[in-house]
Amino acid sequence: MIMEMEVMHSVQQDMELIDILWKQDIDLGARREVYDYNHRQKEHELRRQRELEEEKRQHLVLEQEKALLAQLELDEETGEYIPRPPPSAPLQSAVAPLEVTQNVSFTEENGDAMSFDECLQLLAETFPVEETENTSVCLDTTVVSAPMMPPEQPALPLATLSPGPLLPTPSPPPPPPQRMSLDLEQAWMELLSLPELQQCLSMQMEDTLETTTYPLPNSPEEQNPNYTFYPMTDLTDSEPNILNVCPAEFMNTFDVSVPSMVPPDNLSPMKAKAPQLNDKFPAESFCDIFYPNAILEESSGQHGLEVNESNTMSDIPNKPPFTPVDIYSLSARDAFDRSKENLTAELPDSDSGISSNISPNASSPGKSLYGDESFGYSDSDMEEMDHNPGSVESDYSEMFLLNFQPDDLQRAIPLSAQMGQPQQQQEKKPKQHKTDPAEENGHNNAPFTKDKQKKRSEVRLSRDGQRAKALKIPFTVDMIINLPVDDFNEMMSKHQLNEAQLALVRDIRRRGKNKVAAQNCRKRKMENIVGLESNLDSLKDEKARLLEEKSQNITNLKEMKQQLNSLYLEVFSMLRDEKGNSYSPSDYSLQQSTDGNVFLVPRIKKTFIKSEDSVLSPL
DNA sequence: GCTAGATGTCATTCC
DNA sequence: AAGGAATGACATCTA
Repeated sequence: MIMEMEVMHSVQQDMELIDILWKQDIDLGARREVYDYNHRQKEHELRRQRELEEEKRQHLVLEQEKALLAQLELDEETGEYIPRPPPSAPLQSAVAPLEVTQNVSFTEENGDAMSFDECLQLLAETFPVEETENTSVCLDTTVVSAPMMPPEQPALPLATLSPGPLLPTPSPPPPPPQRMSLDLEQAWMELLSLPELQQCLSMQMEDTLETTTYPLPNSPEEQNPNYTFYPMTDLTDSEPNILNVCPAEFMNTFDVSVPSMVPPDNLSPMKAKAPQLNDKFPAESFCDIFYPNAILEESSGQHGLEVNESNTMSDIPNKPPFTPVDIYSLSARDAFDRSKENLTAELPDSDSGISSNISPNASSPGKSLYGDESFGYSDSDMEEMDHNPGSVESDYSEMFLLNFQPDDLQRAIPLSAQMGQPQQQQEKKPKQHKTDPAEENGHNNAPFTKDKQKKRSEVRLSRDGQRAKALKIPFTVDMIINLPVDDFNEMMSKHQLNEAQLALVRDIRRRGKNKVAAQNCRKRKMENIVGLESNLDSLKDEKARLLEEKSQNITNLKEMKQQLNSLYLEVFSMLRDEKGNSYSPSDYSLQQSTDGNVFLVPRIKKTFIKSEDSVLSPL
């Protein structure tokens, strides 16, 4: 009993820690310090501390575990090798033998995966039990399967977040992910698609979100048109949501149930997932949220310590590599938008640059200045706001504002439609695939376009989006910039915009166009430079070739001159006058006329040659 | 703190 | 004439 008391005490501490970290992770999903290396290191240290605590507890319960393990007959029958004797929980005594054996076989490292029929049978047997029995059984299934975990701990989030009767949801023993077959995935999906499960998961998600103090935009009064850029659809009503939610919960359950695949320092389900996921969201790339595949690849390459875990997760059916964080981050973002003024009060735990960025100076003054005084707008005034480029609001709001979709052209019309519900639909798409406008225009091929620079560009693009938001302009920046003139004018004519708004819209369009033009110009300039360099290289080559040719020609010319000279001397030496005497080369020379005749010309009488043709005699 | 490179913006010209 | 492209010049940011 004392031992149990100690365990319970430590578990209580763990509960608090988990709760804190849970909230922290949820918060982190929406904020930049998630990506802070120091922050992650803090989390890592915390996890190590918890790991040490775990080991202590494991020593305490070791003997009891041995006794319980001796009862695992099926385990012995199968003869499957268990690398780490799973420390089981005191609560394990309440577990049905069947469940114990199930989990043992599921947690075996080297054992063969259960067959599909076997799994289905086990699941079929498990579910009636769960429907009829109390919560402890469900928890035990996870507990037994978590040899490296403190028995109660994995169940804590579930127990605290889920109502008792609906708790069966996460309890089915998840098979080891590395060996999970497609059949098992299908079976899981079938199970997860059961109405009871969906209801349970939805409630669980709602509870989870409530614990984060981030309000969901489900209630109509919360759907402020100004902040509908980050749609948070109802978690309980639609199939996609279920798909989003169920895997997340499954991941939680999975983490709890298969600790052999997970480093022991991953305690809380969210704790186990969030750091890894957060690592996949580099601070400069919030848009990467929308590229889960890329994120997965990146993570597998970058986080060596988590490779095993990543691999494990890669086999999870319907893997939602970031679903929990995604949801939380969006909800947090939503709340963030709705509560700029008291944001620091609501998010007091921010421990990195974000806290400075979200200072009242960064958001409130701009908001009050430009949001309430639309007619006081001027571009120079807006510069005040521009000098807060690190503003989180600026960053994120623009990222959603700047997602220009072709559909926007059709939907770009009514103010109410822009400001109200439809914008949720409109802003949904960016989450699925976000494309930089510059990329759409084909500027991603610029030699100087790099990833981080693109993200930096996104940050800067937020200025106009922030301005537009401040002036309550009912168009997205992309629409303002990219719409053809006719459509743009039509769009403008359908809204009664005041002078400041019109000026801002024109400015945004001009700047946007000019920005693209500048990018094109620079790209062209770079291409010109490259082309000129190429030309220069080729010209240098040609010059060298010509010089070589010239030298060759000079050599040939010299050779020919020598030949000609020797020939000349030879011919000259053969000439004789009337007396048979040879001509002196100093007195005569041989010259060739234009008609090809060769004449012997006296050198001193050269001036008379033309006048005294008689002197000349053709050879 | 300085610097180079990237990028945004403005003014101007050209088409 | 208006709109947009092109571009030089300058400002700003970041590594």
